[in-house]
Amino acid sequence: MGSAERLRQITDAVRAAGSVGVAELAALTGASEMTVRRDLEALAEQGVLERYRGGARSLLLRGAEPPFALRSQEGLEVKRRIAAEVAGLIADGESVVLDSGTTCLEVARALEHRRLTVMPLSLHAVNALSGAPQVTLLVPGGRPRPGELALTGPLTAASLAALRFDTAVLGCCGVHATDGLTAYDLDDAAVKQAAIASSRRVIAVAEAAKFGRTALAHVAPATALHALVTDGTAPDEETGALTRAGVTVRQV
Amino acid sequence: MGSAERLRQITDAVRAAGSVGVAELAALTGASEMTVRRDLEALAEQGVLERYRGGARSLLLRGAEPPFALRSQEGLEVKRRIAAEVAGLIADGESVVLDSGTTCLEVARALEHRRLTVMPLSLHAVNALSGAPQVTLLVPGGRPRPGELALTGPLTAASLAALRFDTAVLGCCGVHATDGLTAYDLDDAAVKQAAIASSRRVIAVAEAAKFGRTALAHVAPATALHALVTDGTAPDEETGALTRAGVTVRQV
DNA sequence: CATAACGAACAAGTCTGATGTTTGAAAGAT
DNA sequence: ATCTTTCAAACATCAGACTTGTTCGTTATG
Repeated sequence: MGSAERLRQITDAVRAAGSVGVAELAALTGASEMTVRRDLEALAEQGVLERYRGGARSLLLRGAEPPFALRSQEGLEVKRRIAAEVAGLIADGESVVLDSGTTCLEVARALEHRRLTVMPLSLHAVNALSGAPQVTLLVPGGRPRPGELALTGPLTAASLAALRFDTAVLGCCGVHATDGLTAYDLDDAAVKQAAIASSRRVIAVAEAAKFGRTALAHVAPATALHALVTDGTAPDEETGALTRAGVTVRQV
Repeated sequence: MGSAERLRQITDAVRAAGSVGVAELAALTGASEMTVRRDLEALAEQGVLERYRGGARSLLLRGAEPPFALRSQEGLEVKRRIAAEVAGLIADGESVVLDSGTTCLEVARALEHRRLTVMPLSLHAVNALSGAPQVTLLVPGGRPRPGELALTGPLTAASLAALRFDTAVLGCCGVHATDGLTAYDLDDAAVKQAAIASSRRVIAVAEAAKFGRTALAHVAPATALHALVTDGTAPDEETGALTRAGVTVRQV
């Protein structure tokens, strides 16, 4: 679809300038004003921006993460490579708790034809696996956050506390040698902690951009990780520090 | 899609005869053999039948219910009317636990734009409501049954036990004045019981065909129901008996 | 009141998914 | 072993859905 590229252009332009007029966006994208209006309406529903008469202004705070629908398309190739590597680290028959986030969604897709027990922490991954006959799927309780569909809250905590897993696959918003794993959302962080507490082995996934970044909510120190899978462009000093902390770092 | 009708024809023919050849089915439906093969493949994946070279044999035991994908298309209009009536019985702001099944899925769709707290017991309904900004969605834990995607098991029981609802909307496989509400699946029945136990008010939905029928698993006596919504073709002696048992019966 | 922006409705173009046909391979029968 | 039937992949075709652009009446704003 050619519309994805246009949506990205509009999102970027609005985020960069704060607010942009419809005519301007039409000129930028080469599409008609009507199409731009429809796009703006769609983005407004996703919570990316706010319409006003004549244009739109960004709702994304600096540092806040863009909505799921956008992130899930970005760097798909890298995420797939990481996901394939993670799938290789998991043995048939294992029980796995799978974190929310776009990278973990790709991991779910990579596990679709494997004989495993999987509890995903996001409804996106649940849906990706609900048609897989080989996978024993467990759904945690909880309240799905809009868009993200990540499950959080006391029901999620209770579901995790009731079970023990061989492996936890965690996504994150930031990885740092001294600050460890961090997340944007406090509730999310609590769920990740519960997942770690219920698992014998912890594998983290993180594209290179996450390295050295620190988000609001602390999840766990780097030493809590057993392995971390990232792409080849991750900075050497960060991966080195993690290796020295006892984490098996895999770059694909 | 016009394929639904053909799938139904094939399912019926195979179920009636036990096993049917591909050529026969092609003649029956008027479609090419290739199309029949593709349909058989799809139905085999749904667990309706089993392929063998030259044809297919039924896997549906007499009395067992057909797969979700088929049931969800049958009698849609009736289900929608029943669902609209149920939606009318629920007040804004209520907390509702919503059973699995195709009729309850229509209820979920009818509640999409209402301001409510809803915990659906099937992933189909969860997905129907996950984009609804007005609805506070709660997901119960559990193991989704393939196809049906109804959540069952200890995690589901625990999720229900932890909460109290204003209203439970229950589907069923059979309603009978003396046998009460019954279900095909034992685990399902246990979940329905837990839903009843956690709710102040119980509304049952049942198309006319469910009346007087009794399935394997007992859920609750008719006296446990506060209201029952059905369509106009339900037999008078059954609805009368329920009314005498203290159930408010609504026919739409 | 005038102007610009909006959105509903329609038309044209595009894309996707379903269906049928062909054909080479595989399974089963003779 | 050979022949026949069935299968499934590949390609062609078609219909319907979706996207986009245009027009035009309506609405908001100065």
